[in-house]
Formats: sequence, C-alpha cells, structure tokens
Amino acid sequence: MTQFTDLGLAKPLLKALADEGYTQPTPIQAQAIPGVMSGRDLLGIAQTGTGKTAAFALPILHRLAEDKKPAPRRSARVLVLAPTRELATQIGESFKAYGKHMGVTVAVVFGGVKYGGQMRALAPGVDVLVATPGRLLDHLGEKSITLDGVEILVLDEADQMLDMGFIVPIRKIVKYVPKMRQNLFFSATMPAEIEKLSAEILNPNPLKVSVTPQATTVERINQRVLFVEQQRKRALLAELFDDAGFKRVIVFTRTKRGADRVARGLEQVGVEAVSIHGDKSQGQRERALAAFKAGEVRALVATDIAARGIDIDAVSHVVQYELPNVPEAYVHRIGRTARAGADGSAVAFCADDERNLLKDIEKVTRQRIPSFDRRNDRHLGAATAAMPEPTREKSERAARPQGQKQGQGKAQPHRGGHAPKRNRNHADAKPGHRPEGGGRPAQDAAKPGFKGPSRRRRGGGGGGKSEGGGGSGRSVWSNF
DNA sequence: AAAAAAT
Repeated sequence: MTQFTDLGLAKPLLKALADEGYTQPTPIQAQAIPGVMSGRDLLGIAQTGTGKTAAFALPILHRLAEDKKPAPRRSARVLVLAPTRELATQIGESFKAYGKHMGVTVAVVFGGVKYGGQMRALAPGVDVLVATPGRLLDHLGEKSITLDGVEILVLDEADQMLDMGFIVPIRKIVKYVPKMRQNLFFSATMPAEIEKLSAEILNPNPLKVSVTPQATTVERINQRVLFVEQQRKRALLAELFDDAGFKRVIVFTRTKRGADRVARGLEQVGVEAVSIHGDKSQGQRERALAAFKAGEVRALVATDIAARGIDIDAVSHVVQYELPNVPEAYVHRIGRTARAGADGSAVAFCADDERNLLKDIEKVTRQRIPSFDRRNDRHLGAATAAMPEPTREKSERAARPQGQKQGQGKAQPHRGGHAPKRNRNHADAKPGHRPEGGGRPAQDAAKPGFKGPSRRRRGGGGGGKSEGGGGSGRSVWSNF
C-alpha cells in the first residue's frame, strides 16, 4: 500500500500529516499527488469526501516548499476558486493545517463580510488565496488585488459553479491570471459545458483522475425512503430524534423558510437545532456551523447551501425532509454522512406529491432506494404500519385518495381509510411536552398516527411506544 | 421552482 511517505512530499508536509494521524493517501490522493507535484495539469472527477482537498493542497504546498519565494504584493501564488463561502473557508483551513510547518500564508476572500480585513490580508501578498468568484471579481475591479502572481489555479466543484451561474465570472477571472500556469480542475460530474470549460482552462493533455463514476451513490451509506404524508413529517422527524442514535443530524429542506420552520419545530420538541441558509448573515451561518460541529446542537437544518462540499465529521444521519427538485442534489446531500470511513445513514421523507421526484432520483442514481419497512429492517412493529409502501411503479396512484392502493401484499393496505383531512392530530407539534433537551423524552404518548399499536389505525389517536424503543434510548430507527 | 453568490 502506498503511504504518504512514499510520495516524496516535502518534510514539513509529512510532519503535518503525521500530526493529523494520516498515513495512507486515499485513491484520489495517491493518483493525483505525484502528477501535480511534477507540475502537470489535472482534471479530477471526484466528489467531496474522497479526500479531494488534500489531493490538491498537498502537492501544491510541496511545490511552494520546493520553490520558495516571497509572495507577490497584493497577489497570490496559488488561487483556488470555490462555489460557496463555507467551502472556501474549509479549503483555506486545510491549506493552513497542512502547511503549518512551512509558514505558508493563506487568505480567504468571499462576500458578506467587510472588505477591509480582506484587503489588509492581501496587501503584502499571500501564498494561497481561496475565493468565491463574486467578491474576487469585486476586488479585481477595484484593483485591490491582482492575479499577476498566480502560478497555480484551482477550480473546485466546477459543476456546482455552473449550476450557480458562475461560468461567466470564472471566465472573467481566468483572464486576469497569467497564461503560463498550472491548472487543477475538479468536478463531480462532467456535463458538456463543464467539459468545454475544462478544455479552455487546462493545458493540453492533463492528467485525468476519476474516483467515483458520476452520479453514483456512495455505497457505505445506508439509505432508506420513508413514505409519509406531508403534514406528518414534523411528527415523524421528532420521532426519529427520539432515537439516541440520531446524534449529529443534518436535515435538508427545499426552502430557506422551511429550514427555519423545521428548526423551530425541533426546538419545540426539545431537540437543539440550528438552521443555515442563504438568507442568514455570514455571522449566523458561521455560528450555526460551529455549534453543530462542536456538538452543541444535534440538528443542523439546512437548504442545499450545505448539500455539497462542506465537511463535518461524524454526521450520523442525513434526513431529507423534502426531496430536492434536482435529483443530483440527493446524492450530494447524502454525501454529508459516512465521511472519512465512518458509517452513516440517510433517510428521505417522501410525500405523495414527491413520488415523481423519487422516481427521478432513482433513475439518476440507477438504484432503488429501499423503503423503511419490515422487509428491509428487523424488529419493526407498528411503525411499519404507519408507513405502508405505496405502489411505486405507478405514480398516478399518488393522485388518488389514499387508502386504496394495492401494493402487492407487502404494505399494509390500511383499510378504513384515514381521511387525509382529519389528520390534524399531531399534538406533538405543540410546544412543551418535551421539557428537557437532549435526553430521551419520557414515553410520550403524544405521537399519534405514528405508532398506533397495530396496523389498523394510522391517523388514530395516540398509542404506545413502538417496540424496540424501550429504555435503551434506541428505537426501531437504530437500524439506520 | 429554489438556492447560491457581489451589492
């Protein structure tokens, strides 16, 4: 097996890697590092979680260590472009961590914060500048920064840049960078437009490295879909958090307001939660992320701002409260868990009107996401009855009043039809019935509709705790 | 149709 020590990296880098306890490169690192060290361009097809950041940061730092020279004034030797502020921050931190024994200077530039600090940081010049496109162009327009000194250009998450409309800004920025340079270009997928952009930016015949075939879902993630009526999602989410195994959870919503709403709902049932989305101030975003990383809150409720790139250790579960409109986002969202070799689980809520989204996701990922029911999970009791799997082949069914679908004998055809409108009884949406945070609430019976004692009722009024939940702080959901 | 990012 290749070790970092076999790659010929500069001493201070090996020391930093040893400090962090890293000995073995991931596949993308093993493939990319030697080529990038030798000065070749790189085209990397890789998602986050593959060790991509180190795959470029290490050989870049190596080149800086081998060719020491003062940073160019008001400029940088290395420019890294990233789509989001969070990702830019994270990349900057990686450069600092790996470069800590070689006195590398790093600056991160993005919007939403004052200019002054960024200008001061850049005035003497830095070795590495990490930036989001908008603010960088701003600085370039003001001539507070030049890119004349750039020797290495990195484009990270290029496909997301495309999605976010950054292609034009990227082309503008590239015009500011000297033609003679090394280029590293990373993208999770390679749509035609990205292919074209990569050809414009890269020197001919770049080293190509591909770690995950495009749009394939990470295998180690235990995935389940939960069919649930829209109005019961909130109760179901609270139920998931009853399980002590849900200790560090990212909950994705489709909208910014939805993220706030869900976070409030969790707080109301005693689960500490923070939300993060693009309408929050930069400070709020940073505080939310920090609180979640520090384990001060169990839940981070996020829009797709957090779907890609951001790297948080030990996320136990990803819950998709709403399915994304863009199927690819599903893959990015679940990729927030099972990172760095850890296990992780992903639960997707699917309401009737989301069935077609689920179908699209399954098409894109070329896999069928198992539903959470007795065929897939052991010791499931009433919870299964509460969530019969609908007939998944014919989505038209979804439009029909429920209670009459046939699902080939597997799901319980809950006769007696729960009138959808009557399903108002999720009393647990009320504040106060779960006084203390964090701990497992006492056997709260206020989970109607969720754990009726039998398959007979579904919207019915309350019931006992589902089996498997007793005492241990673990419940049926622990299977995840 | 929503979200992100420059303001």
